[in-house]
Amino acid sequence: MSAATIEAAARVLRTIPIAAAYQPRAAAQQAANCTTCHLRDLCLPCGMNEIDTGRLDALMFARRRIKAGQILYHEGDRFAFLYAVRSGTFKSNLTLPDGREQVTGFHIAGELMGLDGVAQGNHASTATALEDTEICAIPYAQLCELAQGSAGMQQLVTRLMSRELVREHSLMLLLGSMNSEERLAAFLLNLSRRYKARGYSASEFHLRMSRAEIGSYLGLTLETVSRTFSSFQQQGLLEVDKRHIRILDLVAFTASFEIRLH
Amino acid sequence: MSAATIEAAARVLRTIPIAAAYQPRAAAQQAANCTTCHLRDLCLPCGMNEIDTGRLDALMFARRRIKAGQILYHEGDRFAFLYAVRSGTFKSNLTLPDGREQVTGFHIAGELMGLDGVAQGNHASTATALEDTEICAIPYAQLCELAQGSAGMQQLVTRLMSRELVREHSLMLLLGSMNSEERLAAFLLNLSRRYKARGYSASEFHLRMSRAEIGSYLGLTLETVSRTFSSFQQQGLLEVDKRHIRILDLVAFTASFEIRLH
DNA sequence: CGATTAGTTGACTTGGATCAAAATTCGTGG
DNA sequence: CCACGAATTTTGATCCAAGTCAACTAATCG
Repeated sequence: MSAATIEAAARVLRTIPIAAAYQPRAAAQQAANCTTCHLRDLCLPCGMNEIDTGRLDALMFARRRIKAGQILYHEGDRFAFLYAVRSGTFKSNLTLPDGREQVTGFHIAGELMGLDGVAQGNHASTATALEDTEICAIPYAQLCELAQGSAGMQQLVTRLMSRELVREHSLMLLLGSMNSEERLAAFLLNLSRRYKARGYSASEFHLRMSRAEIGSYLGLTLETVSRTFSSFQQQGLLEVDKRHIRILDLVAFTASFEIRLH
Repeated sequence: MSAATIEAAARVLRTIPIAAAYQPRAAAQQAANCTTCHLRDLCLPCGMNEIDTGRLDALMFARRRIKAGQILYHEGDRFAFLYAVRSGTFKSNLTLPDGREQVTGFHIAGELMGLDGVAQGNHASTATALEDTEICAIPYAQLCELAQGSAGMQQLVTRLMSRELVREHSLMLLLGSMNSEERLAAFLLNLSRRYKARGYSASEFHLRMSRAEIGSYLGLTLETVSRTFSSFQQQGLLEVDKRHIRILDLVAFTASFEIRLH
């Protein structure tokens, strides 16, 4: 098969209507397998026994590639799937009637998206890929059926949601009572911890989001984010080269912002 | 029985250790009954069929009175119960290491508290009564057992959590991208809607929380809250008498802040 | 290689914070 | 039931952190 043929095939795959891509037949071609997934200890099956994880495999989650800038689901879309990030980064955001946007979260490999859709049966936020990504689509109804048979499985979604609640609480604390330096530091330290848990460097990483997106998430303007980065650099805390960040002394940086916090 | 005797008995009841108050024996004395509760369409059994609601009754939720200023649970306390507010008002809050507080929510009759404890098995926030209150203590483990037998019941907690997620999203939007007038207006309109759903006036109500607590919740200082109330009054939008609030033209007030929003 | 987008930096403005003081309400013990 | 001290609320004066506006640079891409 020539390179041109592969390219053409890829193009066809990309243009499959969403509904079709979720059909068992299409899914079977590249179904996700939790048991062998390198993210299994971070993702949905985290803390689950082998039997339950095997049951998840039986659901044959469809895998899908979402290219940079594309939208996985819109606020208001019918909710039917939870999405697990396999690779890449997403943002979630809300829109006010007048057009103002608020980024409510960033999601990296092993994290779940879409839990806010359970309440009303419609997605409550919009999810956009910030780079080329791959996701698993988890059919929520089938997940609930599985939960009927297993107490461990049943607690799973509940616990994931509660974790999300705790995460949002801390973001409220950030938005409600921290200054700009604290906000940016908290953001970087949070990312650092998540990268570390995935085996990446905790002190050096590449941001996948723009200054404007960071600003929206932190309740700041993009100019303030940029200035705060510069200030951290001048204070000798960070090395900033565009979106490439290096925390010079992670221990000191953490300590400084965990204890001080004003 | 003399008044003094009653008073003495009440004092004894108040000093029963928490663990004892949760014993089935103690609970039986004043067990809650969802089927006949006037809050059943707002609270836990909302949307549930009669059979499932009956199953809830079988759990015999203990009822407890919490006096103004007392704490129902502390951040870090072992999580074992969800709490439904029967009457009165609670606040939830987080504390930063340096003592700064952030109020994360207010809870009135029919609302659930404690969902953020599911994630770690410990409460992630502190719940304090803002007036004399009454709650139902819902044993979480038993609720999960019930859920094993009923799909509807199983979805219940999940949906309640998701609703909470949506609520927190909108609070993030508020904290991240609204000015002080919009924040206070959004707060009042939200309270108004919740009172209305409970059969109270949507345009006239009594605030149970201080200016400082409102400020913490909205990410403002108490002085700014006070000034914004005064400003709304001067603009002819509200009548404010201490904690008693009257929205003069609810339709106009709603429209003005739903459309404008800046 | 222009044209668009992202990021930085500077100058200036401002909304809400801070500090301070007075007015009002509340709680408690005598 | 009253009085006194503590807590809450309002209002004014001042300040400053972050927003706004603007100019410029650097990277990205048809």
